[in-house]
Amino acid sequence: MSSAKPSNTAPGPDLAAILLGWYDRHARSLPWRVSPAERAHGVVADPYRVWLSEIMLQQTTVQAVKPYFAAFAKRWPGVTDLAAADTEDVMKAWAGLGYYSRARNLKRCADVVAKDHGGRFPGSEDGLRALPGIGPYTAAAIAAIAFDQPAAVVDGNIERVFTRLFEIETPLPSAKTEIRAAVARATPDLRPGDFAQALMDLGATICTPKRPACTLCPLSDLCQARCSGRQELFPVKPAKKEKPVRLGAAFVAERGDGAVLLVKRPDTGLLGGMTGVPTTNWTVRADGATGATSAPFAANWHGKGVITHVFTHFELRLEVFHAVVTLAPDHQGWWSSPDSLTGEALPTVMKKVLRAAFPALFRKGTP
DNA sequence: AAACCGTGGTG
DNA sequence: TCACCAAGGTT
Repeated sequence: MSSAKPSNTAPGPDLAAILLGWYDRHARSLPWRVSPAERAHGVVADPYRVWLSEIMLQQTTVQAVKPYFAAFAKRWPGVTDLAAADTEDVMKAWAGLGYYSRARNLKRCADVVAKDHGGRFPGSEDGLRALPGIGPYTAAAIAAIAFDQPAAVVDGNIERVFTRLFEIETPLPSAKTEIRAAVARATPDLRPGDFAQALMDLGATICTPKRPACTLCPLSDLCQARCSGRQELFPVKPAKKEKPVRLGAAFVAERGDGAVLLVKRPDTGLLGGMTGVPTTNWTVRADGATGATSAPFAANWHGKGVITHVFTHFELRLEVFHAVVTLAPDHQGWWSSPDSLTGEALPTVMKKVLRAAFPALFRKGTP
């Protein structure tokens, strides 16, 4: 154990050297990743796969991304394939992964790269940053991982690691500038992509939010918070706001042949561009606007219970109604057969609604 | 610049 | 159970 306190202004080459050594021994194998061993045999990163994975990984766990990445990479192997795809098919393939504006921006980005960049991603951080859906983190990550640029990559993991290393007391998000400067100083010119991925692996597996495994950490001797036993106090974050509850009703209309009436939601806003059943507005108070009387058309509606779904900034309680409709109502939307239902662009909350109406539907395991 | 935007895993 | 939170971006 070193007794000398590491300097805040000079992380030095030590940090990168130690971390890269650890990465060479402990790097996780991931479908979009080129391991140090593979690169030694001449394998290079595919910017398209790096980009696709980074968009999917925004605020999303590796485990959740894996099956979606496999499906996208198989169906659309290159950026020009994705540019040639229909947006509707992309939304259907993205259904269930969340943050659906990512899927629209993914498609828009592929279009721009195909049309304006000859099908090749820009190799600079600034060039990447100008593309739809690519912000500061993703631009730096792609530049470092796919183009070997010494960009300062800062995600939630790296914020946690660095606020602990240097006991940065400034609360997030104000601390971001300070963190970025420290990361820029620590980033090596050699293997910047591995350095970034090593930090993220470290944050995901060892320097975890709760109960970090400091005894296994290759940086423990350099870590100021570890030295003072205060590792779990970083990063400092503001208290979260309480989530309001919104109420509404959803209407599952079933035709005689079992088909279900679906509608497309507006392209912007919550679940933008995704598919669902007709619903009331989702309001904070029950003003009597909910219940079968608020149905989009008259039918023999039967209550099927209430489903709850928690979004990022509110909790939703939807009263589910079901009716068998004999005469096709004059209503926008389309009828989806039971077989085609699983292929629709249905977000999880809508699958919950349909499961409440048809208990056999969307059991665990169905995509 | 603060609010908005999904979902599933975890302790 | 439920509060927290994950490889953030857009407006």
